Formats: sequence, structure tokens, C-alpha cells
Amino acid sequence: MSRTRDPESTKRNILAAAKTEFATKGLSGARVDDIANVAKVNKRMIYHYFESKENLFKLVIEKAYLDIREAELKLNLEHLDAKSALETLVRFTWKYYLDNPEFIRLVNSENLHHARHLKTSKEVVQANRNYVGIVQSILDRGVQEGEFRDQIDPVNLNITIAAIGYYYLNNRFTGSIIFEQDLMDNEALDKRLEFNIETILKLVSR
Amino acid sequence: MSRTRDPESTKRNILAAAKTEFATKGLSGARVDDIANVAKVNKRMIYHYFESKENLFKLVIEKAYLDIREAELKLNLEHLDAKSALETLVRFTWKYYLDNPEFIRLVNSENLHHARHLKTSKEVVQANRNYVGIVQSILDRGVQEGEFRDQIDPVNLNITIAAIGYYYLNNRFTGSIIFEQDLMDNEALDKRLEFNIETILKLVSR
DNA sequence: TATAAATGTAAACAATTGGTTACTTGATTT
DNA sequence: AAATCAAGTAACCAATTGTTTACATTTATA
Repeated sequence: MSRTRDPESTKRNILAAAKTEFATKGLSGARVDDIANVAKVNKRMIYHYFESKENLFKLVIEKAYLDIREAELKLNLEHLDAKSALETLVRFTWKYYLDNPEFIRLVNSENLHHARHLKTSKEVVQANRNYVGIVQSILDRGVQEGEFRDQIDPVNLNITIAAIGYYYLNNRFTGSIIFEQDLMDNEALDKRLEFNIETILKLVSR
Repeated sequence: MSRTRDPESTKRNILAAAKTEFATKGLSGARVDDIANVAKVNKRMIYHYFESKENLFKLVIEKAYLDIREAELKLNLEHLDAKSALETLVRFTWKYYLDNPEFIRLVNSENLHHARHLKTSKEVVQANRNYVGIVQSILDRGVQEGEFRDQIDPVNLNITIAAIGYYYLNNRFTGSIIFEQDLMDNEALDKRLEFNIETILKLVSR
């Protein structure tokens, strides 16, 4: 059954192209024409399915958040002892940022625009609520096991786990110039990951 | 002596307006007309003094880096014991990001553009070299004093000190939505700073 | 199979953009 | 005081932008 028309694929192609375009050039720098060209779709289709450039961006950033939270869920951290769970989370976060560089760029864009696209997204808030709950339960478990200090704030811990990977990778271009070394070579990357694991484990341990 | 013409002030006004404009809207989103209006200067003057929008951005980002490194030098960290010096640096970095929100935004923009403006800036590289040297000497001192572990990488430590402040403030908009709390109220800010100091001191201590 | 709805195309539009041209005015120098 | 140059202005331009109009074709359905 040969179909010359395939709306689902058209939508998917547009979303994928938009993600790359927005991540590469930011919201203002992104060009609707370029998205259409990369998606191999007539520009009109973007407006047909997504209403506006702005709305397209909203869907892209929403999906980006849901994707990372979904990937985190698959780690099944509750089956590990607290210390292993935390280390796994630090490794995962690092690798996710490395493998999905668009995520960081999109989050930056959204913050440049005061998060106005995410403001109305109940789904993203809920996904994140679950995530904070998971980290909280790791912390509780760590205290029970006698490994972690108590009274550690899960939100600040979360933020720090993200921060130490995010900043390094987000600022890899200025960083490589400023520190006069290639922050993206394999040795430097491995070293950074170990450094980050150490940072988090020392932070929570008794 | 009343002067109706004042080239130095014109240049200064353009640079100041450009800094705000680029930080607020990014390189692509920034409008030369808006810079001219805010600076209360004819648009032609921007091209007269700064050649192009791109070159204006380059000067803005260079100056932003030189400014923060200059402010750090004034801390005179070498007069403090290692632990105090490190805590002072963490506090300073946090406060500088808080008081100069344009800095973070500009660095993001520059990284979105693969740091192409900073690539040719010897001055910025040199300023940073001095800065890494200062952190290295704090680490050495800490080891001598018996307070710090040895073999801590000064570049990764630097990056982490920046990261834990930068990420929190850069992503304050998405963060406040996602974590369902105002990350920018005074209590949250104070709590974050203490959390960050703890993170760094635990990281380096024996 | 006729019809309506969904999917797609080509071309154009009005607004905006970074940058320029042609000109005027003020300050400095000889 | 004339001449020269720097500083400043207004109007404009060509290119680009997000979005739309008008039209064509395919697919599902009554």
C-alpha cells in the first residue's frame, strides 16, 4: 500500500527538524524556511499542523522535558541501594546531556524567554514532581542505610546534579578557549564525570 | 564648557545598551534599532564606531569576561587562609551572577555561536590564565595547611564553582515552574548559597 | 462513484532587518 | 576666519522574515 500522503510522518519530520533548528540557532535565530527544508515539507504544512513558530517551539520544549523524565524513569533507581542509585543518576544525567545536546540548548532558549512556553504545561510539572519524589526516596533510603546525612534538600541536590554536567557541556566552547584545553576530548570527559560523581557522593555522605 | 558632541559618551552608551539588548534577546534576537534607541544615538553611529552588529557583540562579550576576572582579582584571595579563600570565591561568584544577570546570558549566546567571537581574544585567555593560577595556589595552600585533599584539578574545581551558581540562576524560570517554587525569593537564594558553599568545601576537604 | 475533508503546493505579502547613502553641523587647526 | 575633519541625522534599500492566500490533489466515506 503506497501512500503519497502521510500526515503523521509529516508532523514527525517537522518536529524533528524544528528541534534541531531551535537548538542550533535559538528561538529567534531559527528559520521556519529552514525547518521546512530540512523536514522536506512545504512551509505551509508547518502552519497547518502547528499554528505558528512560537507554538512549534512550545511543543518541542515540552517534548524535550517529557523525554528526559521518561528516560530517567527507566533507570529503575528504586531497585538499587541509595549510593548506587545516586551514582547511576549522576552518570545518566551526564550521558543524557552528552547524547542529546539539543536538550541543553532548548532549555537555555526557554529561559531566555522567561519560560513562557512551559508556563501552561501541566504535564511537564507532573513529570517533574515524580522525579523529585524519586530523588527524595533515594535520600531517605540513604539515611536509613546509614550512608547519607539527613535533611538534605532534594531540590537543591537535583539542581546540583544537573548543574555540574549542564554547565560543563553548555559552555564547552568558551570553556575550551578560556581554559586552553579541549574540554570535549574523551580523557577530559571521563575525568569530568568522575569528578562529578565524587562531588555528589561527598556532598551527601555522612 | 558645554559640548553638544561627545564621542566617548556615545560609544559608552552604545556599549551599555548593546550589553542589555544582547543579554535580553540573544545575538539573533537583538535589534540594532533598539540598541540605537536605548543608547539615544543615531543608528549610523553604531556602524561608525563598531563596524557591525557582530563586532559589537564581540566587544560586549570580551568586556564581560574581562570585567568579571577583574572583579575577582580585587578579592585578594591570597591574603586569606585556603578555606576562607575558597568560601569567599564561591560567595563572590554567586553574588556576581546575581548582580550581573547579563553575564550568564551573554556567555550562553556566545556558546550558542560556538564561541566564535572569543576565539581571537588573547586578552581574555590571559585574564583567565591568571585566574586559574589563583585557584591553583589556593588549593596548594589548602594542602599545606592540612585542610584540603591533594591532586584536585583546579580547572574542574573552577568549573564546578561556576556551575552550581550559573545553572541555578540561568534556569531560574524553568526551574521555578518545574520545582513548583519561586527559586528567586530571598530564602531560596540564601539557602542555595549555603548549599553551594557546603558542596565545594566537602569536595576539597580531606 | 460522487463528495467532502484532509493533505499538499506555489507564490506572494506586509513588516522588519542590518546596513548604507547623502547630507548637515560642530569642533579643531592653520 | 577659512578650511578640514570628526560627529551626527534622516531617509532609504535590498534582503529576509513569519505568515497567508488561492489553488491542486489525494484519501476516506456516504
